[in-house]
Amino acid sequence: MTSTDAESSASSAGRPTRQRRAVADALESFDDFRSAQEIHELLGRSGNRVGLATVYRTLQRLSAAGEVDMLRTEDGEAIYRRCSGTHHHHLVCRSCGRTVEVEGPAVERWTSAVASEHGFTDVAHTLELFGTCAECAARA
Amino acid sequence: MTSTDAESSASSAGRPTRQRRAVADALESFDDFRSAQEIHELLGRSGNRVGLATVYRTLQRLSAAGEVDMLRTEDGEAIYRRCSGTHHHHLVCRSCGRTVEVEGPAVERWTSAVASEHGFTDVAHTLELFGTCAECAARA
DNA sequence: ACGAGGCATGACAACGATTCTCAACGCGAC
DNA sequence: GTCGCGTTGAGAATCGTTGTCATGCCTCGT
Repeated sequence: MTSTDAESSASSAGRPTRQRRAVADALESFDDFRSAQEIHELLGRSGNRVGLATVYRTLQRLSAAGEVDMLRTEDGEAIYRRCSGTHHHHLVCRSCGRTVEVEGPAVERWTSAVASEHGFTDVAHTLELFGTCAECAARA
Repeated sequence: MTSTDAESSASSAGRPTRQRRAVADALESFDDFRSAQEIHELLGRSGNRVGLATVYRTLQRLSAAGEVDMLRTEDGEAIYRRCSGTHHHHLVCRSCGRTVEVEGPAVERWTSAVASEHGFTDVAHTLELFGTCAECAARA
């Protein structure tokens, strides 16, 4: 395949292997969050057999590199999604699961401000919104 | 019964038992977030032997009743803390566990605004900040 | 007070997600 | 080609959490 030079920027991403490419491709094939196990199964079904441990390792690597979003479900399971690049949060309908990406520069600023105000550094934050979307509200 | 009628309000909290009281007391003895296992060990050391499963069950019950805050660490472990009643969020040191309660009226407003903007109603949100407190940063 | 019915408990097994282990493998360099 | 080292994979190990089920303790009716 005629590759772009985008791959040369993978220098910090370690060695480009079939498995890593497969995981990256899989991440392109869906828009919602999936668990490592789901991605592993997805790969298996598409003929790209990749070890589960490798899927975990690759997702961790991508997550650490900021190339994928990783968050946790309410029961603690880690789920992943390709990263749109911009920092955002999610507004999820608790009834139908519909998800809307939202951005809140004000919130980002607030978190940094609050954190430094209390002497905290290296701050990360999780912010998820759960509600009932218009359709579900109308149906109820 | 010669007890106060405060207990009669426990009708929705199930049967008041030694174990549940012990867990509730334990929750009063610290200000930061602790895992179920830590609370279980704490109880054991103080002479109040309570089964681990019971600790989990009791914490779940209290959490569902809104009497304790439950959140998850970055590695997915559930941690608990008695709830102050007012709406607030947490700034947690990922190294020593120190917790600061923070309020963000601006954030609350932002969440409502974003939610209604997308037609969502009955919106709840989770927002937690994880960072390294000044002391831990200095020690590192 | 007494006994019955049922929720609660506890010891331990089971479970599921994630991480570890380590020998085999493959990619790039020389 | 072949050497070296990062990478992989299969399964075991780990760890938090939940399920099982026999026994225990409240609460209520009598």
